[in-house]
Amino acid sequence: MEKIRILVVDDHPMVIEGMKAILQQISFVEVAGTAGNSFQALELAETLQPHLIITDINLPEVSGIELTARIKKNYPAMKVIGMSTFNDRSYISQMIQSGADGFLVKSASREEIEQAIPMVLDGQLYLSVDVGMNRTEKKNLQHQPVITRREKEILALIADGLTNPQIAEKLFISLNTVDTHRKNLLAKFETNNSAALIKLATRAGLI
Amino acid sequence: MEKIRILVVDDHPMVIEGMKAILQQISFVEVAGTAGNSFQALELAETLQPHLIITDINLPEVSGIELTARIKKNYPAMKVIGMSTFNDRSYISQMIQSGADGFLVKSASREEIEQAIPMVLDGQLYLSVDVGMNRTEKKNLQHQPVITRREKEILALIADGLTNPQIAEKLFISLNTVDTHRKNLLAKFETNNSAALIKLATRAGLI
DNA sequence: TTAAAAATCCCCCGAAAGCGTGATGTATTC
DNA sequence: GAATACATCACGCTTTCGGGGGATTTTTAA
Repeated sequence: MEKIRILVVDDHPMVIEGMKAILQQISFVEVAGTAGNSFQALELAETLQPHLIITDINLPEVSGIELTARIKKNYPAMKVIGMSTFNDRSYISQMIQSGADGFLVKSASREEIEQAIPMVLDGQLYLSVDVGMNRTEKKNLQHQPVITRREKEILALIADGLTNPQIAEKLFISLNTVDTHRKNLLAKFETNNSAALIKLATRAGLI
Repeated sequence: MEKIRILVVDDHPMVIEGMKAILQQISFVEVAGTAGNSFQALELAETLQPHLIITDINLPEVSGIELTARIKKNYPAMKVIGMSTFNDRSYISQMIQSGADGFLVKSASREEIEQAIPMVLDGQLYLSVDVGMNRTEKKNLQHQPVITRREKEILALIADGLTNPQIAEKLFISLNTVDTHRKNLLAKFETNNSAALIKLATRAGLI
């Protein structure tokens, strides 16, 4: 069986080396290449066509979140696992929003990484054990709707207590448009009023 | 000037001893007594009438949160500082809800404790530096409204997306009553719609 | 036992939210 | 050049919310 080809992205050489060392201990994977920034990563993704990309979230200039979004747009089949020193929920949420398939803390063990890779390749969402979420929470993350920029903007204004007319005035758009966006938000979160919407969105780290 | 008399409450003897040792290094305070549980603490609060109580949050049987609430009810002038290993926001919020005047992580230094005591005695809210909140957040905590049990219950249902009629049915009470509670919540949080209410309440750790 | 706090209930009314359905312009991507 | 996703706008209709009152009954604490 073909080995899983992985591209590792991180701006710290030490992390790259560490990850390489760990991956080399896993029989069914192969480090296809490494990159120190998002531009390099995008190039290598093109030329190497790896099965999986493991990338730091905090990259200079173009963040790992942005990188993930671009990767997913260009190569939807390619899997992406985000990595960070902190298990910050909002980071995780943002990664999921961008289409990431998993999240690892940098302190993750070889065993954990070995477990994460097949899961992600299989289409499941992997979250580092350190993240400390129960299954329900993880499921919620998986079913977390992806919202557009405009929707996010309006979501924040709703959370601030603005009414539709007020939002319309503030954004120089029609009341009807605001209403449509609000409706789309309610539909995406499968709720039927703003109170529940704000609760879910807050929990998802979107506010 | 009279020394500040302090009652220390914790179920771990080691913590008691450690806190005592630290407090003894501070010139303007005096350890009036120590307690290993809430019952003992309440008795000593009565007999010793300390100016300040420093209590663990995680006490067996009756928690530090509950203890704080009772102390504040019986002796509103007595100050209470909560203590915990973790700087968990929801714990802090609950302590504030119960009327606590400050919060310390157990890893707090002598300097920090020395700073916290006069502040709290002065009527200010002290939060351990480790809590990592900016001033705005701390202010919000101070102005966090205290809500009743019933209000909290209804708040949760609103956050779940239930409408007033649905809540009324669920709790076997009149629609008007639910409406009144909702209005009181809106008034307490100084908002004018449920979306903002849920945002603030979530941020306050009430949901 | 008595006063205060919490929970309960009631009504009116206008504004906002929520639901359905459809349509157009415009980037961006394939 | 076609398809897709996004943002924009429209309208009618029903329900719910939010603001303004006021009132009574439990519970709880002093």
